[in-house]
Amino acid sequence: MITIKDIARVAGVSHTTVSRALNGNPLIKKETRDKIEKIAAEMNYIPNYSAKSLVMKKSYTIGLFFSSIDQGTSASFLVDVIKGIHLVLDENYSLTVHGIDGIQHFDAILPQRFDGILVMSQSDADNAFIYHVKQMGIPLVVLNRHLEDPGIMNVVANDRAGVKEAMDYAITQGHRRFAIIEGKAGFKSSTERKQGFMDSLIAHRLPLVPEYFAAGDYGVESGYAAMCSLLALPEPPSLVFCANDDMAIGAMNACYAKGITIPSQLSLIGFDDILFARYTNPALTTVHKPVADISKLGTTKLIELMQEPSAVTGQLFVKTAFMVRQSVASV
Amino acid sequence: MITIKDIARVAGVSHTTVSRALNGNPLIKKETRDKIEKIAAEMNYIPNYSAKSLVMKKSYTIGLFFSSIDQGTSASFLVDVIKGIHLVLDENYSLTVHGIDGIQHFDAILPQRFDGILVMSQSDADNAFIYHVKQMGIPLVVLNRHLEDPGIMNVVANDRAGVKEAMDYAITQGHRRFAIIEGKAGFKSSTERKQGFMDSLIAHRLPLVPEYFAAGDYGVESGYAAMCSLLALPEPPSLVFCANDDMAIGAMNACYAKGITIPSQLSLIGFDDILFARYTNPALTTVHKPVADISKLGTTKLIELMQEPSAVTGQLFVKTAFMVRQSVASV
DNA sequence: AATAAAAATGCACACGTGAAAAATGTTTGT
DNA sequence: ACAAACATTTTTCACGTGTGCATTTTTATT
Repeated sequence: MITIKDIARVAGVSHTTVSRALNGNPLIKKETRDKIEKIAAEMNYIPNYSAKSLVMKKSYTIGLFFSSIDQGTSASFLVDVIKGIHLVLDENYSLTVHGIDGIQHFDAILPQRFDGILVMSQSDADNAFIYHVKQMGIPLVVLNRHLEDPGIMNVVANDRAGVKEAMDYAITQGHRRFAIIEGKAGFKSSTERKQGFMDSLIAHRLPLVPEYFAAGDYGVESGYAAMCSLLALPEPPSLVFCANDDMAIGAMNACYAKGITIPSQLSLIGFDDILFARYTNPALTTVHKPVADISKLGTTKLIELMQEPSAVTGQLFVKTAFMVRQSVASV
Repeated sequence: MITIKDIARVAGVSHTTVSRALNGNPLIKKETRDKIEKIAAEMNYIPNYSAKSLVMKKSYTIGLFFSSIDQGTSASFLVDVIKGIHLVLDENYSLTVHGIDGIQHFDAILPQRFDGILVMSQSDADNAFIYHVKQMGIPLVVLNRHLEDPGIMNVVANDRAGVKEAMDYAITQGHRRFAIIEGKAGFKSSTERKQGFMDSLIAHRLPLVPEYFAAGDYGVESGYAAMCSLLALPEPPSLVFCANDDMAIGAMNACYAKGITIPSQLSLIGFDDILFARYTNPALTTVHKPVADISKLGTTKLIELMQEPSAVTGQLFVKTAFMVRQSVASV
């Protein structure tokens, strides 16, 4: 492996000069710099990041930590997240990936090890981890899950506006009786999506019918159960908004079991736009959660925080996209 | 941050002794070692891996590279892969994750940067990368895709046996007219799965009907198209094996469109057991690809290769699991 | 008790890099 | 012509760790 000292010998200068030339230090004369850069390229020089890390007290590593409650939604998004990050991340940083639940002791989460940390969070069980990171003073961005703390940089989708957009569309399609299968109680995202649902109804002066609010927990089974109870009502809704696609799939199965045809007898809207939303029968109309955008913006912000630790933090919202497919009929 | 020199000062020994004690060097007297270990624990010492890397010429990093043709299957498996790896991987190694297609130039793929590399391969387009890694002399294990080269450690599922098991089951359920929708031409996995299909038919002395071999390319659309052509036959099959779940989903949609009910009018078997196989309508009977097991075994082998670069390489097969759900009827 | 052998520890250096301080060369001002 | 200011480069050291070899301490043998 060749080092700056090797280059120095060939160029007839000291290794310090080489170091400066290669790092864009203005102290070096232009022609010297050019000569050194040429030699470095010819000799195929690649810096030793261990040595760099040691002296610069930087790790050139950023960590991505994801929570995976069960095999839940975050799983299928992970590839998009990683791709999004790599699009933005400087070439000479490397990205290490960990499951939060796989961490034995937080002791190894040190500023020395990570120049920055991204948390792709699903659950408030991640808070212990998040506050450990914050307390260690490691630049931190939390993705995907809405946090209350204004001291932590937080990038999330604008769920509320996204749901409202979808509902507004449903109303233009002639629907009037709307039900919702809600997300897990206590999750910020559940509240936000429910709010978007209500925003639209209220804006259109439609009634909020208590029987049309069904509980769910983001699991497929809960969508199935909730749909069964909705269908058992004397006057069932004409459209059901499910707070995520998993529950929408459960709800679809319930309809299938009861002999209800979608969308002719009942319309359905989901949230997330998971990979298989387009392959359900019929294809699911849903609100796309912009995972790649969230990751890119989050990474950008993380880089800012790394350069300027006192940069302002707070919530940042990314727009959702409404995906019209086949599960909503016009009536 | 505290260093071995700090510990040395407190313990009243040289930093050399501390280094040896903490690394299990037998030159150190037991009581000295105990004392040093105690002090190190009390002072909350954590080794500086940059310095370690520099002097040991190791990176303490292993790289996971995955190919993602489109948003394909590998995507949803990634979490399982990462978890599988972490189960086996030593705590003081970190795992960096990259998309192969995101690599600009192979120059940065150096022994200096990676102590070992795992490739989660989907396509033979990865070969250029794989051979670069091999040529650099970096310990390497290729997962998921069957390679011919005996010089490369390769861990894959035993697709052929897995498909045969599924087909044997279908035969016990009374089926006699079997069709297959094949995988992408030229892929080793396509051939293997087709072989398993034929193995079973031949073992049971059932005829191989040329019209029942339909071409596919692992994409959802190709499953749809293939199923349409099968349904158009004068005597359609009673069961269709799809070389992966994506195509099975496409095939299901085709049946739905033609008014064919699964499984009463036609049975279906898939391969992979993707996350949503259990949420199709009806739930898809399929062959589970043991991604976590492949990852664990692959990582174990990689560690062996890292310790003993001359260790024997070759193919290693992991057993699949047959998942009986609702898409196969007994006739 | 003397001496050899063995066990335990310390010294000095190396790894590749970057930075402060020092040295050298170059230009400008009077 | 000489000093002062400036531009460029080199010298020296530091970062935290591991290792060959020298040195000291302990143990065993006579």
